[in-house]
Amino acid sequence: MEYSIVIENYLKAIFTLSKSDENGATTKSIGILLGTKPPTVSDMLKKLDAEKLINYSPYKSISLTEKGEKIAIKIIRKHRLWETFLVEKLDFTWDEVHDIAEQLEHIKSPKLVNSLDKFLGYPKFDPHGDPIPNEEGIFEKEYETTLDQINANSEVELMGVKDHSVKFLKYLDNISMTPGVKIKVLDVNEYDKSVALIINSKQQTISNQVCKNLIVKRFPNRP
Amino acid sequence: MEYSIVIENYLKAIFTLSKSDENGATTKSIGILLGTKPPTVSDMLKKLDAEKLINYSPYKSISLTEKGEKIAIKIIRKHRLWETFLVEKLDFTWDEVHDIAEQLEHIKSPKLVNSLDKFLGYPKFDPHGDPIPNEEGIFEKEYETTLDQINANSEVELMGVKDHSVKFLKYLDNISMTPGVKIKVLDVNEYDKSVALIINSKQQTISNQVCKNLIVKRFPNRP
DNA sequence: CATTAAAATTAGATTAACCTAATTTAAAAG
DNA sequence: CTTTTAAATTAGGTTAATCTAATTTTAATG
Repeated sequence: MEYSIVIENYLKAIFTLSKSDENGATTKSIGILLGTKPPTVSDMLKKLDAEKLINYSPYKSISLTEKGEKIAIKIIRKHRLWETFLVEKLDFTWDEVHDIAEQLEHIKSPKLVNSLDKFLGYPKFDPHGDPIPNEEGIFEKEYETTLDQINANSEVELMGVKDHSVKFLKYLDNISMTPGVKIKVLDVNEYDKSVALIINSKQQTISNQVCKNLIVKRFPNRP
Repeated sequence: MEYSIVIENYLKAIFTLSKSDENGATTKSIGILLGTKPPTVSDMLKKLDAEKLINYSPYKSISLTEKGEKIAIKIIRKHRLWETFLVEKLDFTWDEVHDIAEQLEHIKSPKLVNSLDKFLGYPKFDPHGDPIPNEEGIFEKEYETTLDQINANSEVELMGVKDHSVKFLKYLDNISMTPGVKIKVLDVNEYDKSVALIINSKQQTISNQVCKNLIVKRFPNRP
């Protein structure tokens, strides 16, 4: 079955919110993510339920069915592969690719996704450090270490981010926090958990909130 | 201004029909090309006229304004660049790419088109031999020689096709008529203008209708 | 446990893109 | 130059996705 771009976006939103938001997907949170009003979301939820894409009854919680999740993961796979393509092959920066990938993720052609995957060398992570599911929908690695979990006097490498907003990515660019950069953690403030660190021999301090959104790998052990 | 995918398709259809169809774009021909009924086309023509994308008044002829043509050419540029990408980089065959390019041509991002163009090495022709307009909308070469214009005892190289239907492309594949192949024209039948020729040391005869749809270059002078 | 506030849903309307059936116009044929 | 036919348009209706305003339900608070 082929679904509309709008339906695909709802499924992706519900998937994302179920994984990341503490309250899970709600009529309100879906609306905020997709830029639509609650009544619109309500209507669509009934439709998705009728298509057996979500488990839902009015005023109850929302979750994807297996069928719905499969589709959501396919969209995410396409999104992340296209982002990788844009950065690796067309020299885009990681804050430019999201909006374009939002469009490209809806291109329908099973052969295209897999050809692209092959062309890119079957990448496991996208430029933001998010894992790319394989053709069967399996995420090889799901959880990542974030910078707030790192102790003082360690060295890490920046692998990706959890907040993908342009605002955040621009801020990172400003402080030379770019993918792959080496970070030396000097000190963790006991009061507000802000972190003093060195990037490119320059010392800086960043807040705990920022640290929570930075996916890092302990250096130098690469997989 | 940003236009809907539907509007973009109408502009592309009108552009194509104005160039190729002897009657130019008509309500009927647009409908056939886009798979919509005449009343739908009529409605849309009024809308396109209101947006100053076409010159139109009821029952009169249809043509693109400069504004409309600019958009149509942008879509065609994207379509042909994506087709080139699919064939050159992802190893698609030329009969597989059209439907996917039909989707990709509507991706909105000025930077993406030009990055793709650069990545592909600024190609002048797509895999079907159609010219790719540059960023300014200029087609470097507009007209091509077709095989029906070639005399007996000449050698040519297949550059592209005028009929892009899957049926035709599959037929070509069957007779080893693939892009870049060398064709030796042996004889032109005076009665029905069918052509006897050799491809890969194998002799075959093809009809005049087929010849008219084969874009060739006199061999061996490459540009 | 009654009340209130927040969230979700229902009701009713709008827009873009489509349709069929009926009508009008232009072009072709006599 | 009238008649016929084909093409195009108008009229009226449908569907998907959206909205605002009103209502209902759940959850939180006193």
